[in-house]
Amino acid sequence: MNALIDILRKNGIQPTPQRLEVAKFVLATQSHPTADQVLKEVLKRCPTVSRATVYNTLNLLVDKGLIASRTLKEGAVVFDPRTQRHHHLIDTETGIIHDIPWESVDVREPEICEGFEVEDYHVVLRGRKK
Amino acid sequence: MNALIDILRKNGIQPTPQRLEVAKFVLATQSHPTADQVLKEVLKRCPTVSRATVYNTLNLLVDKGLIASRTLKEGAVVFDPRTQRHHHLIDTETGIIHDIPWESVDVREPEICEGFEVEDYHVVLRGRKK
DNA sequence: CATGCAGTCTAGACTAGTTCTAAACTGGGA
DNA sequence: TCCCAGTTTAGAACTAGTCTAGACTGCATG
Ligand SMILES: [Mn+2]
Ligand SMILES: [Mn+2]
Ligand SMILES: [Zn+2]
Ligand SMILES: [Zn+2]
Repeated sequence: MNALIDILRKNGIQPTPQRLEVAKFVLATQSHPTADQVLKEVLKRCPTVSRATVYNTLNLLVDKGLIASRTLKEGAVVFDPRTQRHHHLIDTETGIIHDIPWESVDVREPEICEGFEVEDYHVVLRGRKK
Repeated sequence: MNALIDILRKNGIQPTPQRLEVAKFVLATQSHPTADQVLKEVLKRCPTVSRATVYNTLNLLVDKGLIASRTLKEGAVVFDPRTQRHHHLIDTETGIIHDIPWESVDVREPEICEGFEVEDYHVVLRGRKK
């Protein structure tokens, strides 16, 4: 927990109890939760936290680069503590979003997109459990 | 216009004036419009069309496979008349979504995602005009 | 021509994700 | 103790999208 306080302080985020609960959950999760899922989780330990604070904290963590927000799901942004480059596989049955290591997929020469300078790219896969 | 009527009929869609206006625009567009952008466009030629009809028609066209709906933009689904496989490049300055031909990006061995059978994939690139 | 009917269209209500607002709270300095 | 900047809160507001209930359309039948 003190390590978490240090992380927030180092990134210019004043560590309040509410922010610590949000960060503790979203930085450790293995899934890609929506803001609402983060709220539900944080409410278990901090029953008075407001939706606005959860949104504010998530956006703050995104702005500081501690998490990423991704548009992989229809209807709601999802948050992702893995900010290193990786791909995503969406289970077409459950909707669960899985992380795929960067090296698992080999993308060649994506820079050749006429007239554009490519800054970033990632692969979105769809599939189901074998 | 008669060709359009035939396309709708062949796909089991009764061609009404409202549906024809929606289809005429969305099947011919070079962009990736949101439902609201389609509504604004159709209102120019069919000033009494309702939002419900535009949504219903777009969903009908998606269900019949004539267009695709894509989650590439935060906050709203976009529609795409190009249903063949291709990639997308999002201009980070303007937000405009460009189509990238399938052959322009070479993705190798994406099937190797442990435990999953990959049904489909595409690359999402971000960049800006050179 | 009159009636009926299935399918369609419309306005507006409703839901859900997200942001905004304004007031209350908090916790270190003067 | 008082102040003040920063934070939190409840709820309003906004927006994308769906749903509902009634009106409309146009063909089929008597
Ligand atoms: Mn933001
Ligand atoms: Mn749909
Ligand atoms: Zn991820
Ligand atoms: Zn496209």
